[in-house]
Amino acid sequence: MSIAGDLIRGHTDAIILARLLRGDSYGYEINKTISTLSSGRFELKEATLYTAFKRLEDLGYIASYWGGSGAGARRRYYTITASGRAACRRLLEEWQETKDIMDNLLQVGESL
Amino acid sequence: MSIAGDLIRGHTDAIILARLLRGDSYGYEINKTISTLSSGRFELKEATLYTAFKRLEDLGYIASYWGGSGAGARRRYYTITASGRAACRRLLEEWQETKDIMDNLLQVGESL
DNA sequence: ATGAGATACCTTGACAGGCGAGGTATCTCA
DNA sequence: TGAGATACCTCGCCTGTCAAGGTATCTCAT
Repeated sequence: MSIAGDLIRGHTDAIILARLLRGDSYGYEINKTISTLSSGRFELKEATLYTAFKRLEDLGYIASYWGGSGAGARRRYYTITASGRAACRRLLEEWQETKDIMDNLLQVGESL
Repeated sequence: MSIAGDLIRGHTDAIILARLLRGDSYGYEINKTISTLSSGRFELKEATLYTAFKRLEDLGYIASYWGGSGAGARRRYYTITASGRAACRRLLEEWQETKDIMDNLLQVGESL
């Protein structure tokens, strides 16, 4: 069973920013990386991905430039900006917090 | 800063079911419990909560009955059903998986 | 050279869940 | 008698996901 949709919602920005923190990249590659790192269990749909890029660029968290194509069509590369780094930091903290809280809320004791 | 919106999305059902697994309860109380267990950092809005009850009841995961009011207006109590338990089990497993995957995807190494 | 398949990007419109805002009713206690 | 807690519910907006569809480039086998 693959994880999708609403479970990924609210995390896409964090995932993309965290990926870009390791170096510039482009849509197709980021998608592949996410798929690989999650053993195919997480998958960002293309429409979702490009919507997210647009949103993050509008927010000033990332910037883009056309880069050389390797094997295939031309690529639009994305870089994380200073405020993007700050946002990423916040989102990572938020994720840690969310994990803690969720683990608390999902305690079911002996009842399962 | 409180956690909200899209971060909670996709988790509301799991939270509610996990709560009901510990015993029948009603909207107002569940909301208070969530608030308490999360030290006020998670908050399900009433509209969200009642929408979720409706959805879960339509799915057959919970059932409801009117119960005696303690101090205040009458209460609608909810019980988790057998298929609700099964669903809850799935959602809990999914949450464990999501945590693992997210921790992988959010690795940023030395770059932060 | 031609067509399949991978690489690569983008947009539109439908859909679903969260939630602001607003409404109703009961009970307690000053 | 009225404020505040308890308790439930609905309508309509907003936002993010995604199915579907489109375009273009490059490689490699036939």
